[in-house]
Formats: sequence, C-alpha cells, structure tokens
Amino acid sequence: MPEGEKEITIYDIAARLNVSAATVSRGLKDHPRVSKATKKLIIKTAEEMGYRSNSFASNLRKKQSNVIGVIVPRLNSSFMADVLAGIEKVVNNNNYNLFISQSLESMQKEASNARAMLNSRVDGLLVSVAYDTANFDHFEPFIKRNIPVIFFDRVFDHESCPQIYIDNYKAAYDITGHLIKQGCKRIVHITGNQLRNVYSERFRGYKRALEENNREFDNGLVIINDLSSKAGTEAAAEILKMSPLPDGLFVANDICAVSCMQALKKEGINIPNDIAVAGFNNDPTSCVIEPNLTTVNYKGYEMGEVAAKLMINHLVDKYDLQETHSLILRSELIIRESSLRNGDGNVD
Amino acid sequence: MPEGEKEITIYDIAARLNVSAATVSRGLKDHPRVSKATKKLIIKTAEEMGYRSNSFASNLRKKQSNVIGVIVPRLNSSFMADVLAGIEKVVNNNNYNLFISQSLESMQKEASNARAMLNSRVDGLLVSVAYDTANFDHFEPFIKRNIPVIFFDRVFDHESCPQIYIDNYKAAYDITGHLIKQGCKRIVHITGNQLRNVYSERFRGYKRALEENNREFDNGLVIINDLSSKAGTEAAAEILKMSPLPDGLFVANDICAVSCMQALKKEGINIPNDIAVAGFNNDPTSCVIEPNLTTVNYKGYEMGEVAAKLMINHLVDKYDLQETHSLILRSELIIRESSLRNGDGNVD
DNA sequence: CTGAAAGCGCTAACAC
DNA sequence: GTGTTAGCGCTTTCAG
Repeated sequence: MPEGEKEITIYDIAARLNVSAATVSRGLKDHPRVSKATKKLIIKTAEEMGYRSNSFASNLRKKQSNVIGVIVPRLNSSFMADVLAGIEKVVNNNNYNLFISQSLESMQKEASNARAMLNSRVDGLLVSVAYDTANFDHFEPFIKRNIPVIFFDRVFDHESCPQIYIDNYKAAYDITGHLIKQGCKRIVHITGNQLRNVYSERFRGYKRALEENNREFDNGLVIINDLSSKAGTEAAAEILKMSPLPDGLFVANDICAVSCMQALKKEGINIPNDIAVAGFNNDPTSCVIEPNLTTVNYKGYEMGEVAAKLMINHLVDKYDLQETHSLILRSELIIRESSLRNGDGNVD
Repeated sequence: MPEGEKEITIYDIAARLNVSAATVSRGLKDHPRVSKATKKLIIKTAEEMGYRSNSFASNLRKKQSNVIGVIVPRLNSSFMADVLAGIEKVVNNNNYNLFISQSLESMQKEASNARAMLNSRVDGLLVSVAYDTANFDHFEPFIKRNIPVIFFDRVFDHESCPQIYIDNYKAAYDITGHLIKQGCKRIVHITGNQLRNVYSERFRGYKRALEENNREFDNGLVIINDLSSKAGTEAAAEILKMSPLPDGLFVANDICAVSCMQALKKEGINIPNDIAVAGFNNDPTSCVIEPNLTTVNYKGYEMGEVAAKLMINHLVDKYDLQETHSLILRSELIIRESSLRNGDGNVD
C-alpha cells in the first residue's frame, strides 16, 4: 500500500525458493510435516524479503481473528486500568490481540461498541457493564453465534455467560460489622445504581450486618448517587444536615469516600471519632488521605488475568465455559485509621 | 462458525433479492449510484437475515484495517488511562478500532508489540516509548511502508514521526523558579531515565532556573531512579542523610513525590517549612496528600484526543503529517500548600 | 443504476 | 515431505 515496493506474499517467497505457496505457509507456522531444512530456509528468506503475514487473508480463511474484545465503563479509573493491565498481559502472552472500548457508563454506547466488536469479529468478549445497562439484547448476537461473552466485576446474569467477581455481599457485611464493633450506632451508606450487582450486593451486606447486630435499618441513612468525587462532596453536605449526626459511614467506593472525608474534615468533623469511615476498592488515594481509609482490597490486575485466562482457555483448548459459571475472587478487609476509634488497635 | 446456521453473506442477500452481490455491497455502503429504493430494501433485508459484514474480506480487499494501534509503557497509570480514554473516544467516534498493548517499560516488549501491530496491519500507530527504548529499529518497518507513527508524551525524535508533548522544560523551569521564590536555597531534584525527553527536559528546566537565579547546580542534589512509589520512599531516606538538609524538592512525577512526602513527614520533617515540595502530573493523589502538592497539570485526556485526531485526519483526509511535526500542548503550574511558605499566599 | 468477473493472500483437504 | 486446488467474502473495475 505504500509508494515504493509491493508487499511481499508467500507466493513471492515460494517463487524465490522454487517451492509451493503451501509449503511456505506451512514452513512459517510450525507445521510438523515439513523438513527442518526447508523450514529454516523459508523463515530466513521471509525475513530477508521483509515479509509480513497478512492477517486478513489468514483470518478470512480460518474464520477467526485472534482478537479479544473488551468493553468497560471507563478506561480512566484506577481499578479498570489495573484490570486492563492484567488482561493485556495474558492476552498478549497468548498471541491474541486486544480491542478495547469504553461505554462511558451508557448502555447505548455499550450496545454500539458491542456491535462494532461483532463486526470486527472478535473471538470473544470481556465485559464489565455500564451504570445503566438494563438488558442483554446487544449481547444476544454473540450468544447466537457461540462467541463467548464473559462478565467481570459488574456482571450481568445470563446462563451462557460466566461471571467473575468478588463476594461483594460478604465484604460489605464484614466492613459494616467492623464499624459496628467500633461502636457506630448510626451508619450512613452511600451507594450507586442498584441495577449493578456490585452496589446492590454491598447494600445487601450492609443491611444484613445491621440486622444481625439488632440495629434497625433506616432508609434515611442511605444515599444513592453516582459515587463520583463530586457526589462525595455533595453527600457530605447531606450528612452534615442529618440530626443526630451519624457516627459511621460506609461508602461503596473509595473515590467518593475520600472526597466525602475531605469535605467532612473541612467542616471540623473528626474522623474517626465523630464519624468512622470505610470505603471500597483500595484506591491509591485511600492510603494517602489522612486518616488512611479503611477499605476492601481486591486486585483488579488479578481479576483481569483471571478473566482473560478463562477466555483464552476456552478459545484455545475448547475448554467448556459452561463448567465454570461463576468465579469468585478473594477480597480482604483493610482496616486503617479512618475507622479505628480511641487508639483501639484491635483489628478484629 | 457456530453450530446452527451459517453466517449470512452478501450473496445470500443478493439471492434473496434477485440482485447481484455487487449491488448489495454497494447498497450496504452509501454508494451514490444505487437507487434509494434498492438501497433501503437491501439494508432492511440484511437486518432481517442477521447479516454482519465480514471485515476480514473487506480488509483484505481494501488493504486497510480501520484499526489504530497504541503502545504505551503501562496501562495502569492514572495519566496513561486518561490518555487512552481520550484516544478511545476520538477513534471510536470515527469508526476506527483500537488495538492496545503495553510495553511494561521494556524496549524488548515494545519491539515485540510493534511487530504484532505490524502483522495485524494497523493503519497507524500511536506510541509513548518505554523507559529504556534506545533506538528506532522496531518502528522502521512502519516508516518503510508509510504507516504513520505518532509519538506522544514520551517521544522519540524521528523526522517522519510527529510528536505531541508539553513543554517539559518550561514547566520545570517555572516550578523550580517558584521554589526559589519561596526561599529555597538547596533544591533536590528527583528524576528518571535521561533517555526520555520528559525527564531530561524537566531536568534541563530545573538546571536553567538555578542558573538564572545564581544558584550553583549541585549534582549531589540530583537523584535518578524509576520514579515509582517505592523509589520515593527510598529517596526520602537519601534526602534525610544529606547535610545540610535541603530545603526544596522537585520530583519529576507525583507518585514518587507523594510517597517521598509521606516518608519525610513520618520522620518529622515539616512540609513546606523545612522542605518545600513540588511534583509533576497532577495525579489524583496530589490533592489528597497533606499538604496538597504543588504540581504541573497537563491533561492526558486532551493529549490522547489530539494524538488520535491527528492520526485520523491523516488517515481519512490524507492530511499531510509532515506539516505538523511537533504539537506542544498547554500545561499549567498548580501551586498548593506543599510549597507555600509561612502562610504566604502569593501565587507567583 | 446494475451485473459479471477477477482477485486480495492465505489455508487445508486431498493427492502423491 | 511437498504440490494442487479451491475458496473464504468482499470490492471494484469494466461493461452495459
């Protein structure tokens, strides 16, 4: 396609070597039935002539792209960046390529991205759904064609799609229990769209912990927003208006928790003594904010690796996806100063 | 390729409609010389039959992929994630796809990624080079084939490759000047591999600011490391051993600056009064650390957009790349408490 | 405005 | 171990 010379094909190599194109094709791969000598010669000549394989032709012929598609809500979140790094590593090491696109938290964009992935014929799709994704329609074409779709973190329930996530319920249950043990009586919970498992499960864990400790659940203590940094600041204002002032706060992500803490501190609230705070995600900012934020750690990088490995195994070994429907990864409660009352260093 | 039905092709549509495949092909695109009526009919039928275009065949025929490749040092850095988000938006809006891979700061991996990109026939390549990239060999095949390569942020000098970056020299010059105005006499500079423009230019700006203010440059005050969080902690130990203790610190990125600050604070150093500190990048942690970190802001998102737009313009309009060799984006000094002495609120 | 036909470069079944 | 052959699905001259 450039100006000067034409692109070299296997036919050019074949002509130069007086063999057939088929032999060249075989030689370039590691086909067993081709002699060491010719194989070596072919590879050497290819190099010399500046050959590059034409993946279009090969894909067309083989009906597979060696490409895995990824759709995430946003690329620029610390957690997602970690996940992608994990995915990239595994995918790259297995000689697959990665198509990446972001839904920007909109189901509509997610659908259009899915369509693009379908047309570019990805061999498999890894998805973490958008904030407002309410149905599965845009993934149906993949299922119909037996193209594997795997959900991670923000999963969508569908029988043919494996899902990878952490036990959000239990983590939230534990962290709320921890706040209760610290003596919190009225614990505010800030969370996001309840359509998303990650938020509804955390909410469920929070409620359950209250119940088990004979605390009454008070809907007035629940704030639902988009968990952004800005929302955290606004939530702080809301909290300050509550009376009596709550003495505990569990936010469903760290970004929002941190900005909320900053706003509360600015108003003279002492953390943890006035209000003990816990977040979720172990964002880098959580150990920079003072006091350091109690949170739930789960490794995005690992989640990315696991998701990608599951996909690759299926694609390469025809490993049956149906066998593993859910993969629940480990998460851990990290207790820091933001929730530790009165120098009580007891970590449970 | 799945079990059930075969994949629909334009021939199937053609047969159903009693027209030729050529007409279907034209109808599906927006070819001018096809009647509105048949065009509409073709599109409708395609939809009904569950047709999806075969990009392999089309790419093979047209000799272009509609894919843009991106190679970055790492995906999981706040700055790169922003850049990628910007790139993705532009690329996606223009109906291109995005191949993304990471070099993990190794030139070797970068080269292997470049080879993969070459083989998958990306139409253009966007690159921010690895920590130790020392030569251009792995990009030569692109140049030879007239495949555009554009560098951003960490650029590599090559006459046929446009570069997009900020004026690192001036930003560092300004921030060092600011520290000097705050009364700093002995300013430590922590920086990275001098092979990389971003670090060598910042170093140059630091030196120049010292010169102009008749401060002697002291190589003993320069620490070169990998600018990681861990390196910041180690650098703090080094600084604490210096005598007399320096009274200013300019770190070439925020991640390292923040961890260094944390370690210094732990040793009882007062920031900014004992040591005034400045970073670079405006990382999210920079306005969480206390005192908030003075830094240089430059928007990764915008840089991504600009890089992608330049690429797309070139690809679509055949806009001549040679005309814009360098694109220098705006950056701004953000002065916060970490460098403001004695309640002196003078910004400048 | 539409059709016929060739060919993009590769792979795989089948021969030998 | 190697060659022959056909065809993957599309685009695009060239004709009409």
